Amino acid sequence: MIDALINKLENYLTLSDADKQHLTNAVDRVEDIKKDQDIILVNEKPEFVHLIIEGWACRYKLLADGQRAIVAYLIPGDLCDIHIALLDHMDHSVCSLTPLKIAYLSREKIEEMFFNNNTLARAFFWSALIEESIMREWFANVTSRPADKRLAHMFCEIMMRYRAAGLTDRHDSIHFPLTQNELADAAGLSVVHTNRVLQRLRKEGLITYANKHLEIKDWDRLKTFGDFDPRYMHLSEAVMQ
Amino acid sequence: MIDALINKLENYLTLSDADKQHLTNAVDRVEDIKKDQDIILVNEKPEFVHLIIEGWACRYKLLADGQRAIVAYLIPGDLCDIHIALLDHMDHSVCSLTPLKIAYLSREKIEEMFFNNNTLARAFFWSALIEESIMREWFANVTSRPADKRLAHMFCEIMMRYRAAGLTDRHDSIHFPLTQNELADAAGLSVVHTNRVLQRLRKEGLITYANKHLEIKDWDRLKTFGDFDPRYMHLSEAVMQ
DNA sequence: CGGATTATTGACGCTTTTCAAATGCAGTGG
DNA sequence: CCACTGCATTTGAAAAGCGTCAATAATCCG
Repeated sequence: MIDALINKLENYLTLSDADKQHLTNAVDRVEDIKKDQDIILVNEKPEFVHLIIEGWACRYKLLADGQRAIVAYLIPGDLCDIHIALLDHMDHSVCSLTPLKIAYLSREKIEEMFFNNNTLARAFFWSALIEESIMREWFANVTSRPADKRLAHMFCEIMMRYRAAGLTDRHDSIHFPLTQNELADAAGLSVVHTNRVLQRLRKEGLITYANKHLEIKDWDRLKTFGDFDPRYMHLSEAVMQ
Repeated sequence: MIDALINKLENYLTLSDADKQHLTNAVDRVEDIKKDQDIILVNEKPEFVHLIIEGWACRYKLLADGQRAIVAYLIPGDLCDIHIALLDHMDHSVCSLTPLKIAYLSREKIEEMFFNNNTLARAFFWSALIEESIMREWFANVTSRPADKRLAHMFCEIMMRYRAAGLTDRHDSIHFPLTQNELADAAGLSVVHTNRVLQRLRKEGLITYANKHLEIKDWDRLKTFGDFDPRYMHLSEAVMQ
């Protein structure tokens, strides 16, 4: 059930059966969440740590003028809010982008693992550092690359993260349930422009993207075009090729 | 010597004298670095963890087209690369923006503290989470706000970070050694436009900024204008007001 | 089938970039 | 002290990229 999380962490280190059992034991329950529901709201301190088992979610911030900035996508294996093991409030919200299966992890058990199990402490810290690294790359991506390369880069990243979590073993075709609007809010673009750029990427033969399905027609060209170097994700060689 | 780091961490928790001593003992040596020198290069795994004692540095990424994206500013009290306690290579570089005093912390001692001292483990993790939170805010800032508000927001943040590290007790005037070019590379703007926007902010009576010195003429107005809400930095009430 | 999202298109305007040149300023050496 | 040099700031003009508005087509879902 928490396979995706384990797969992701094992990009970095090997977990013993006991470690995996500890993680599994931290699961209090699993719940189904509908699409477009807030799982965690900014300024809250949730009781449980949420782990995505199935579906997509996003971290987002609401700005003064009411617009939504999506600052991260969350896919199976991603923890929504380990932050609150230490911080006393969330600095952003998390919302489902599809129907979700979510595991509720006991905060106390997470803390206990963090302080009493060096391997898992490493794993949690690693996971936070990776998220930070991804944020840096997203930042560089939006500040420095034009819209077409920017989207290309985002597609490449998602593909790698799918592989890292063991959700696909290919790098050319995945379930991709985002609307163009949700893509635009993360890329810092308007929907209209996002739409036009997507059409260009399609016409160039780089991708197809329809019916909640993304297909990368030419991985190498897309990678080069989007200036994508997966090393910032610190994954295992096997995943990165 | 490591006061700024301690001040920063004590926004979050109280360190015992023993904790402070441990941190101090981790310092192998302090070195002077010239301006515009790379302290850590991407893909390296530095031997020591670097702590800024004096001066400014920046995290940056070099992109395919040769342009530099500054993804973070580092000021006294900031650790440049705890990452490498866990990760096997840097995903970005760090460069001095002014002459620097840098403390070299032993990686082994940091790791030992992380695994054997719950308070310091918390503190390091907290520090990483804050950096991540700041990255999220930077991301939302550049994707969602126009150039003038974007710069206003950045000024507000730096002011708060100065206060958090005990480098000033005011919120209206600091040493600010960045060139407009270095500001532009972080804001995702061209120098030309940065310059024009700065002139507008000056004309509006919000700031003055010359001779490596930033003065905020009207903190409340600047805050409102830049849509700045310091809660994402998770600092103590005293610092945030 | 009907209502509601989502995707697409066109026209227009504004923010920001780029290019190119000018001005100002600090440090250096004679 | 002044001329020279190199860097940082400022200015102008034109073009590009992207956003906004508004309307239409396509698709989804009950």
